[in-house]
Amino acid sequence: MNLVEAQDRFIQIWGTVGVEWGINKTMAQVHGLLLATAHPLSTDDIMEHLSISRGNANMNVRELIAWGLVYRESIPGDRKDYFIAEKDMWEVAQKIASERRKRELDPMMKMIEQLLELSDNKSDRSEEFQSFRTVLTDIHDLGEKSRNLLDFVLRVDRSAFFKPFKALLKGR
Amino acid sequence: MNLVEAQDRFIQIWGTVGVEWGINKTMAQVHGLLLATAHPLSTDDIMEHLSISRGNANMNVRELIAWGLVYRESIPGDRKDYFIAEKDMWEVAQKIASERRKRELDPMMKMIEQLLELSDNKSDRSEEFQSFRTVLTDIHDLGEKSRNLLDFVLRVDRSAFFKPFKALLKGR
DNA sequence: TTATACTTTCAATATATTCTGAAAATAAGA
DNA sequence: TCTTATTTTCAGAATATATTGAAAGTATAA
Repeated sequence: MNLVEAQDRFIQIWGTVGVEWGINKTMAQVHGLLLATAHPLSTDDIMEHLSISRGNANMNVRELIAWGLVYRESIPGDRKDYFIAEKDMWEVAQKIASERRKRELDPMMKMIEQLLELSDNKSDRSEEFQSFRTVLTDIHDLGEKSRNLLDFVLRVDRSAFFKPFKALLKGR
Repeated sequence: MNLVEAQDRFIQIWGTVGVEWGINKTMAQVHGLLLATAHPLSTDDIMEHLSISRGNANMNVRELIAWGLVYRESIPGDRKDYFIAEKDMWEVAQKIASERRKRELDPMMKMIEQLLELSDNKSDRSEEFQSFRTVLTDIHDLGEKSRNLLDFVLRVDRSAFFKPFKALLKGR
């Protein structure tokens, strides 16, 4: 299997993985293409390789930049913008994890906290009410634990993360 | 805020969270309704509460059962099936995590492994090729590390998980 | 400042996903 | 067995999401 075949296959895999993770397929494919390519690519390169329109390419590249997964580069003497992916996969994982935390976990925690306050109805002692409150507090506790775990993992540096697992746990 | 208001609000929150996690909104809302309700509910109860059709209710309840998040219950002398959610949130988190691992992470790892074998082209020493291989192996290593971490967390029992975080790490 | 190269936006369109509801299948009692 | 209650399926309809492409916007250099 030559380079181009392998790259194309990787782009397909990355697109599928992205969809499973709730990410737009084209955005994941653009990311895959840039990950698989060592040198910077222009919007036209992306359009051509993935057979997508200019608007689509532009939108997804900018979204990837917003996630911190892709950088804009300019080549002297060339008006075009070029794009290159962050290749350090530990950096990539950190960025995805902290972005999702910020966009998904944190707002959920805030809403659950708000709901816990608003539903703090001292006069309702029914089992139904108690059961519901327990679910809410358990979700909240679990969310808190997940955030702690995430913080811990994100604070570990790359080299420690790629050491054997036991060392990772001890090396806090 | 009374029980019903708080429950409805929770159902909305859970639906939104679900969508962010790549889960169908209605499925998440059905899950939210069952989590918020202490007693078993019938398909008709779900249809009425969420204003959805029978087919939709049936489909999503069965999907939740497939995930192990909801159980089917029968009430003696009643032909209808009733449904009740797993309320132990630690159990819920474990089930979601291992199901997603099985459906998303494991197949991705398999595909990357396959691609690493197929693209093991000894004669291509280009930088382009080396860079691509490095990305592939880094993704693979990171996936392996994530699986190890997940295994570790899933092996910890509920009581240990809800202890302070340092104890969680030591208490393996 | 003007022409040109390139980027961004967004209304219209295409595609994908979800939902409905009635028919078919299944299960339970008479 | 037959009748009736309930669950399941699935084609068509509705909704939501993604994509196109051309026009508007922006930046560069002559």
